[in-house]
Amino acid sequence: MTYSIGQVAEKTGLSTYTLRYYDREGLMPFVKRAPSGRREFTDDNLDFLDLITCLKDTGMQLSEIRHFVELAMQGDATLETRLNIFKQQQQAVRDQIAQAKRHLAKLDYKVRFFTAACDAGTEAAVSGDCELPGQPIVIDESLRVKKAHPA
Amino acid sequence: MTYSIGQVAEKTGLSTYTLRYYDREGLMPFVKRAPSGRREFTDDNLDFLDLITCLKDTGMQLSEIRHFVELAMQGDATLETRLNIFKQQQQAVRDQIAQAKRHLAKLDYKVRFFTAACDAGTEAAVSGDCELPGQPIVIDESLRVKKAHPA
DNA sequence: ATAATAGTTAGAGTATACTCTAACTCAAGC
DNA sequence: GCTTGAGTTAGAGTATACTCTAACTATTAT
Repeated sequence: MTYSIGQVAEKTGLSTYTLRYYDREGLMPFVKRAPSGRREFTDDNLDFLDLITCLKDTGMQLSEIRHFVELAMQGDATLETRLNIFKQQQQAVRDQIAQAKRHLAKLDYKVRFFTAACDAGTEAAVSGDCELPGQPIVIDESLRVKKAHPA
Repeated sequence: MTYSIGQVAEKTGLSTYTLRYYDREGLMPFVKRAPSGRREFTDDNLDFLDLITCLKDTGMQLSEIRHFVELAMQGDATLETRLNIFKQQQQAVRDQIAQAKRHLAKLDYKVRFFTAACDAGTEAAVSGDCELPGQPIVIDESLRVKKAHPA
């Protein structure tokens, strides 16, 4: 069973433009062609494309992915190199998650701060301009410009 | 106490080019100038720049950040809008973390798979072409091309 | 057989975010 | 006072990843 480029576009969410672009950039040398020249994607090809998408989404550049694909095409001689690439990317994603969590803590703080500010009607009444996410948020009632808890 | 653009570049890791570019793009209308025309960054400015960096690093485009900055310059009238922006971005980051974790699971599987393949000396000996991250990895000893555990 | 649909290529165009150059000005140290 | 280093602007150039157009061909449905 094989898939046309349009079917692959539907399955993956990538546009046919993008799929052809990836092919031109050497990211899919494994995709075979029908005698007419049309691409015929196999299930294995889709799995590999899924891996390519994983690498791209985790920040690897297309040029690096092409390099990885070239190594994969060379077979078992490049097993260690590919293992090391995966280890590197694994660490990169761990770092990305750690940073995203720090960013999330900051955003959590901002949501708490602006919730209080909306409640008070003004930023001026809310304590803690400071960016420490753990900071408790306090409203200075004397600066409130909006009736408290207008239930 | 104020900082020159060069000092801010050092502190933040952004280049002076980038800082001036951000200014031109309307991301820092709050930065005051000396009579000579030089930018003078305050500590508050640095805090705001840090927030801009947080939004940018979590995937917000410069055009959206400019919009946010414009709202911030308008004061308390835009409190709710800004709260909603933070809530949206908060959810976006949660989604990003969830996706990164799925990608990490796939990479973890790849590391296990290629560790086994390196051990066996060939991909062919390793079970599970499939991409299920939970899949146990097994080496078919009859296909091994490398002596087992050459301690 | 023919029309509609979906594929092909080469190459141009776009979006985003920088990154650098040129020409100039300002501030500080000798 | 003059050099050095760092700042200023406008505008050009670059990198990356698409995204689309044009001209053409192949497949499918009627």
